[in-house]
Amino acid sequence: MDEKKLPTQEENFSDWYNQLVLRAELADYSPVRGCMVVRPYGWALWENIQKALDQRFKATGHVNAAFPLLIPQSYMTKEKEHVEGFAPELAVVTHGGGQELEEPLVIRPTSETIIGTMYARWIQSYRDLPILINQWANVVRWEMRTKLFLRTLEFYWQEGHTAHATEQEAIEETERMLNVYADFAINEAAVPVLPGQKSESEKFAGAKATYSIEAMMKDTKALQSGTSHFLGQNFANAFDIKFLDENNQLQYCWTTSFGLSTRFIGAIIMTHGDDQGLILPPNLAPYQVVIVPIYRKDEERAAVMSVVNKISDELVENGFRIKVDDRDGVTPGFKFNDWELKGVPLRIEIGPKDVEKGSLVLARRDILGKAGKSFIPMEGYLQAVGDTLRLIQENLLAKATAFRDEHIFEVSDYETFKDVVENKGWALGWWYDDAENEANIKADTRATLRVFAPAEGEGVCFYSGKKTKQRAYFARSY
RNA sequence: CGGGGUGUAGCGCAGUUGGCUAGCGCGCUGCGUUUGGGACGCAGAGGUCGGCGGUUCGAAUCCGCCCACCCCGACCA
Repeated sequence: MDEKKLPTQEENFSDWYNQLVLRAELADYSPVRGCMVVRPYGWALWENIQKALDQRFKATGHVNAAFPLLIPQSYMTKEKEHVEGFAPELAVVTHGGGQELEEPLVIRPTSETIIGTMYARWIQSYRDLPILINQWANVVRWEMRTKLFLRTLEFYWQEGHTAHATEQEAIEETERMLNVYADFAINEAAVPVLPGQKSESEKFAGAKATYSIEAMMKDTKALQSGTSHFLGQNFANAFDIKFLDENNQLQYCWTTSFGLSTRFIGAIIMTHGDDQGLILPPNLAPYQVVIVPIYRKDEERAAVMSVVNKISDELVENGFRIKVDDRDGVTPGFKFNDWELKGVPLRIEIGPKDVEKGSLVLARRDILGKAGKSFIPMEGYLQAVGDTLRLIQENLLAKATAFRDEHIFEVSDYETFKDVVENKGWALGWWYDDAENEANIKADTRATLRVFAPAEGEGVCFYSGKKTKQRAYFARSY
């Protein structure tokens, strides 16, 4: 047993994941079961995710606000499906200030109810619409089984909540935000997600329709990585969110909500990571470049560090996120492995030979060993760093997309389907929508309908043999 | 909630047929030599053995109860 090495993905994917999260210092277990501490390195990654998303939210007209953590219990019961869906996983506060509360308060599992209540107060006229608010928050859902980032009792996310005058507008918003998520996932995280609609049984409690982006992890399991809900008038009815239209008619609003959580960090880890550790997409990596100085004697150290300092200053000035690893007492070899574990996309090595020759070494995280190293002259290195980071970003997306496509199989009969979802990856096939059949398949194979797929024409359902116009992806999931 | 497992130094573990001063590896501190793919030597620091109770001359070790965490299944972002 070599303690320096991670378990390989091949021998134990779950163990690989758990150890990697801890050893890369993304997160740690908390004293409370099922909760996690997000460590600075993990939080820095989350902050970059936040920036990329927030920018997109602002660009689509949303504004940020903050709603309270505590929600009167009675609010949760106002929407029938919502309460049924969330009741089992609520944390409830019964005491405050040493006294039992008259009405227990639930810790928000999501904020439709409290925000709906406020919207009812704020919206009177069609002139108040649409209202497009997002909040960055933590929520609590009392889950049975937890796993760092993927499912914890408390997690961090953003939840967008919008209210519209017409059904059409709300549907457009739902689709718009699904596309925002897909764009973010693909272009920032290099996670090639498939966006689509969820089945009836997989949809959000209280929604008319739920859409999600589905990502394939390296063990071929699916991960729901972001969701967008069309809530119809369900919450408007339950919370009395009404407005007067142009014709002085009182109408209920149409609302939506959408969320993406720290779970997405899990998606990044399991989409790109390898046996050496994390591989972070340059667009989101806390450090895009790590500089490792190499020297033996004090004279060498001085010469090397003056070059290191110069280029680190220049890189910062040019907007790169960098780290100089000037730790004493650990060897360069150790540092290489350490930053590979942490997934820094690009490493610059500078030693006495480089100083002498006026060159430096670039080492790509996505191509290990000698193959990923290049020796480049000092002049023009800024260009090379930028270019290489772009190449890495592209390569990560290309590799992940190829992996995903290699593990999706078209199926037309149930035997093949079972073989695919149990041994090979995702199944794609014609599907006659039927909740009972869906449940049977789940009981039989543990695979669930991830999302409906684009479909043209008509085909025969792989399970029921019925004619259908719908196609769907099925897979085992997290 | 069902099944399985584990609690001994920061981490990973040994010790568990009761026995004397509780040990090993990694990590940590100091000094020196090292440094282009996970360095080495010397000297150190660090423990209510998960908790409570019981048996005993004596408990990490035996018994009882409790607690916590991890893994696998039913629910979920």
